[in-house]
Order: sequence, then structure tokens, then C-alpha cells
Amino acid sequence: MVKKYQLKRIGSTEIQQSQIDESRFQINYKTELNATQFEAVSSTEGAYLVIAGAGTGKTRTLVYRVARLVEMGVDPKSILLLTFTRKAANEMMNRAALLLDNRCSKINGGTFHSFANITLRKFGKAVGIDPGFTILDQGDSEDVVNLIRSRLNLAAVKKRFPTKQTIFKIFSFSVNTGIPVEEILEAEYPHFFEFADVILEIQKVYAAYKQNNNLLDYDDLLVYLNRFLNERSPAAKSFLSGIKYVMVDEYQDTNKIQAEIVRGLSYYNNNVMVVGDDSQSIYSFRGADFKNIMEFPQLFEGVKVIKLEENYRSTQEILNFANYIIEAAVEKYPKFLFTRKSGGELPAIISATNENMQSRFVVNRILELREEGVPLKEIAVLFRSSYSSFDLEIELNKANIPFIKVGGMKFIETAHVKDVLAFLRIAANPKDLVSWLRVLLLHEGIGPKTAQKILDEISVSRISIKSDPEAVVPKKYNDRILNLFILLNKLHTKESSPTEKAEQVLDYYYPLFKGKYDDFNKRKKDLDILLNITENYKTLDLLLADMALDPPRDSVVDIDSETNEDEYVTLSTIHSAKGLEWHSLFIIHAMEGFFPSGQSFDDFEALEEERRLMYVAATRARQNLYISYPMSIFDREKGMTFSKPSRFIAGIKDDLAEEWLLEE
DNA sequence: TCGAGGGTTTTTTTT
DNA sequence: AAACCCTCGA
Repeated sequence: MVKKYQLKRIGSTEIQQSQIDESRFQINYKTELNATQFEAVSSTEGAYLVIAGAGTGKTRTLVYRVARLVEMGVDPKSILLLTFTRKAANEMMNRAALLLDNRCSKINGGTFHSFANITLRKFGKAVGIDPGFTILDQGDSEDVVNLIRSRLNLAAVKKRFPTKQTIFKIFSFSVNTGIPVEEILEAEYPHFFEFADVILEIQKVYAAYKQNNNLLDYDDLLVYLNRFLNERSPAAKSFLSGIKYVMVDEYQDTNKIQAEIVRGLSYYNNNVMVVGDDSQSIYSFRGADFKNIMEFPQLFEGVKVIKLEENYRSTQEILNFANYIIEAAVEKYPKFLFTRKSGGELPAIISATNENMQSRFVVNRILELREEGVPLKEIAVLFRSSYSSFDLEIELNKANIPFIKVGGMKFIETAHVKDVLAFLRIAANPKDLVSWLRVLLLHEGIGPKTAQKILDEISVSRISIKSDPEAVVPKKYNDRILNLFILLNKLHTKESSPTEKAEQVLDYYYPLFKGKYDDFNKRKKDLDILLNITENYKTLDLLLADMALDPPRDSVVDIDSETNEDEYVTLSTIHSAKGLEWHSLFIIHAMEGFFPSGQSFDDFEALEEERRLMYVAATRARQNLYISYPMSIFDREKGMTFSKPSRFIAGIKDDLAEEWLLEE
């Protein structure tokens, strides 16, 4: 065996870049950026991987790069900036526009999914898609799976069969990682392996169902976009000729298909810069693979790696702590964050007797911080899972501290909002059987069987909302659903705004709604919000696409507590806190079983990801970091149990963090 | 065939 | 705390 040893070229790299005359630009890039940031911003041609540690000015770098490209005379429309959320894209475009001028907001920006949506609406035909497709969000996809599942007569099976969520999760994971369903079953769900055949059958029917009804789920958006880009058809070629520069943010959270999409997008122009931090990869459950970022250099020729390591966010004390957390990670690009910010305090580790004591500590400390002049908006509480904050929410309310909660149950996922949207979806696509099922089941006297009979008639077009309801609705159902058909017929055939349609739906829905939910008063506010949202849209299709891709986050619970001022504490899951920062930060429930989550215990990769989550959480803090855990916690089965501090903080040296003892 | 009622499980994280 | 599953009376 011969070992290959490759000689590296040393020095002599930057010469070409510095030949550009900087004075021709309005912005003084050299002085406003540090050396490595400047290198990333001024390297416009070729393939680059920017490894940007937390708080090292990643966004700033992208924003300046957009501005510079525009200043160089590049057509803004030919710049594509893919980000993780639409919010992030908008923020960057706005910042670039402020920095230079309005041309910067004309660039092509958005998430992979929204970019796929727009592109496929235009070019879908090239890959056999009708551009009028409807997007299924996760809940919708699960409902389709359930529809298929329920036809299988599983009662006869006697054994526990996976739920719609599990089945869909397996499908999605398979698509996003390229791992066959059988292998996923074998590795993750051995107890369901005996159902492999049935599950594969469901997958086939699911695919056929989407095809027949012109539906795309989240994964399909990526799959078809990828196909379109990489088939090199004339349509794809001409489309790609309009894209000259590609930038991708949060590259560590992309999956296999997304990596291929990036490859396809840059196939001709070869100008691509991906930015990310392997240590912040926290979306593997969605098929993201941080190895993508490790392997990026193999995707393109001559990839140059640029590392941003100077942190502008946190104190050295917080960075030391964060570095300690991530040092133990097994696979990563070596990097070490440093800062010139001095004079911070050590992160605090607080053990509370029980959960409520933890909550009261947080509340107390927040009040003190406010006294010290820290605005509430500069304070956040982060947790591993959404339900970890319930007790704290109660205490915050008692203390009259306004807060908003990010992550967890979303507006769009609430049953009543889904109900109303189902009506609108039928109006847009009269063959949307899943929405039909949902709507039919709302009606008194119609259960699964009757609904299925009606669905069968609809799917073969024997009854339809396209023509006069009196004529098509079978007499035997008259009393129950004739009015429904009259409504849907009106929605489908009459020209009117989404708002008018939504109002008509609500008129019809209210009585059903009141019968279905005991707490309808609380829920009604969501419906009002939905009505408000519809006013921003000219067509139903646009409204529905946005609801699937960029749904509003807040449900009533949050709106209630969001007082008139915009002074509020942020409660957030760590996943939703990505890319954000606060002056003072609490991480609660830092205990074994919660963080790291109990489900990750026997999986090495999963534990590594939990570690990265802790790293992401800690690096959100600028000045103060408080990490707390209750020493005993209520367990559903066992009652009160003692808990151990998270392995990430247990036994930490006292030059990295100091322990606080709570006293009454 | 519907739907109420009771028991059980779930629950990480999101485009 | 809510969603889901199953059973059983009407």
C-alpha cells in the first residue's frame, strides 16, 4: 500500500484579489470588515466554503458580498441567496439595501423550498409537473398517509401498526437521505420491520395519490427542483444562464438533495459560496447531514476554505464555555473562537430544588436585569423542547412579565385553522380528497364510512362542486351536506377575493366549530387572525402556497401575552433561536433526559447533535449566560424523581462556570 | 354506522 | 394536555 502525500501550496494566494481597485466602490470594504471577512466578500469568482463560527459576522459577510456584487455591476436578479428561513432572507436583503441601495432587495432570495416553489411553477412542465400544483405541509402529508392507512383494514392485524406520523417520517427521511425505507426500518424501527411490505405499499399509493391529485409535499419540491436542474434540459439550461452567483447560508443544515441542488445551480457558472458552521448542525432529524459541509470541497473543483474565527458577539467567558462544550465533539473543522471583548462574568450554573423554583429563579433574575437597565427584548429563555417552558410561562404571567414564545405548536397546526383552510383548499382544488375528508367529518351524522362513500363519488367525478348542487348531491345526503355543496360551489365558481371567500367559510363553519370545541372562545381569535391574513393576498392559490411554506408563527396564546408595547422576553426552542442573539440568556432544563433528550441516549450521532445544540444555545448570549436545572422533576409514570445535571455541564471546572446555590 | 367515553400513548427539534 | 385508539350502546 502506498500512501499518497499531497504537497500544499503555501502563501501566494491573495495576489489576484488585491489587484482590484478598492476606491471604485462606494463602500470601503477593507476597513469595514476584518481580513477574513474581506477575503470572503471580495472573492467573487469560484467556489468557496466559509466556515463561520457563531457570532463571527456571517450575516454581515453575506450582506457585504451582495452589496459588492451589485456595485460591481452584477444584475441583482442573477444573484441567488438561499437561506434557512424566509425571515433570514428578507433581513439580509434589507440590510444590503440599507448598506448600498435598493438594487440589493431585487436579488433572488428565499428558502430552498420557496425557491423550488417559484421555479417549478414556471418550469415544472419540464419535469412533468402541472404548474398549478398544491403544496402539502407536513400535517397534510400525514393526513394523506392516514387516508391510505385507514383503507387497509388494520384492525385485522391486531398488532400495533405505526401511526401516520411515524410512517410519514420514515418516507420523508428516506427521500432526504437516500436511504431505502427497509434500511430505516431495520435501523430505527426494528419492531415495525415485519410491516415493511405494507409500508412500502403505502408509499406507492401515497406517491400515486400525489401524482393523480397534483400535489407536492415538502420533499417533492426539492426532488423535482433537483431533477429539473440536473437533467440539463434546454429549459434548465436557459434558466441557469440567468443565475450567475449562488450563495447558501446555514449550509451545515442542508441534506443530500439540497447539496445536489447547489451543485446543479452552479454547474455552469461555477460561482458559489456556501456559509456554515459544522458545529451548529442541528437538523439531522430532517435528513440534514453536517457531513455535507465536510464534503463540500469534493463537490467543486478548487474549493477554497475561508474560516471566520473572530467572534464579535460574546464575552470571552461565554466563548470559553462554548469552546469547552464543542471541544468534545468528535468530527469537526478545527476552530477556536476568540474575541476582544473583555470584562464578562462567568456563566452561571444554577441547580434548583424543583421545576417551580427554577422558574421563580428565572423570573427573579429577569426582574433584576430589567432594574439594571437590560430591556426585556434583550433577554431570552431557551429550552430543548417546547413543553419545557410551561411552568415558567405561568410564573411569568404571575409576575406580569410580557413574553412571546417561539417554536412548538404553530398557528397553522391548530385543528380549527386547518378546518377553515380545508374549505378553501377544496375551493381551489375540488379534488383535494384529504380536505374533503376533513370537512365532511365535521358534519353531524357523517362518519368515516359515509365520508368514504362520498369521497369515492367525488374521485370519479360523479359528484362535483363545479355544477348546480341541487342536481348533483344525492338525495339521501340532502339534509346533511346540501348546504356544504352550495357553499363550495359558490366558492369555486364565483370570482371573489380570498377574504370574501374566507368570510363565507367562517359563516358556515361557526356553528360546527362551536359544537366541536369546548374552548371555542379562545380559538376564535385564531380565526380572526386568519381572516386578517387573507387580506394580504390577491388569489387563493397564493394564499395557500404561503400558508404551507411560510406560515405565521403565533397562535393566540402568544398574541394574548404580547402587550401593546414591544417589550417582551423571548421564550424559544433552541432550534428556533438559530442565528439570533440576546444580551442575557437563560438555558433551562439542562438535565439528563431533557437536554440531552432521553431519546438520544443510545445513539452516538444523536448525542453529538445534542452537544451541538448546547453549543448553539450557549453562543446566543452576548453578556450573561445562566444555565439551570431542577434537581427533582415530576415524571408521568414514576411521580417525583431525582434528576442529574446534563452531562454537558456536570463536573465543569470552576474557571469555566460558577455554581449558584438558590436559597429561599 | 355514528359518536361518546374511557384508556393509552405520546413528546424533541421544522421547511 | 392533547391526540389517538378502541369499545360499545343507540
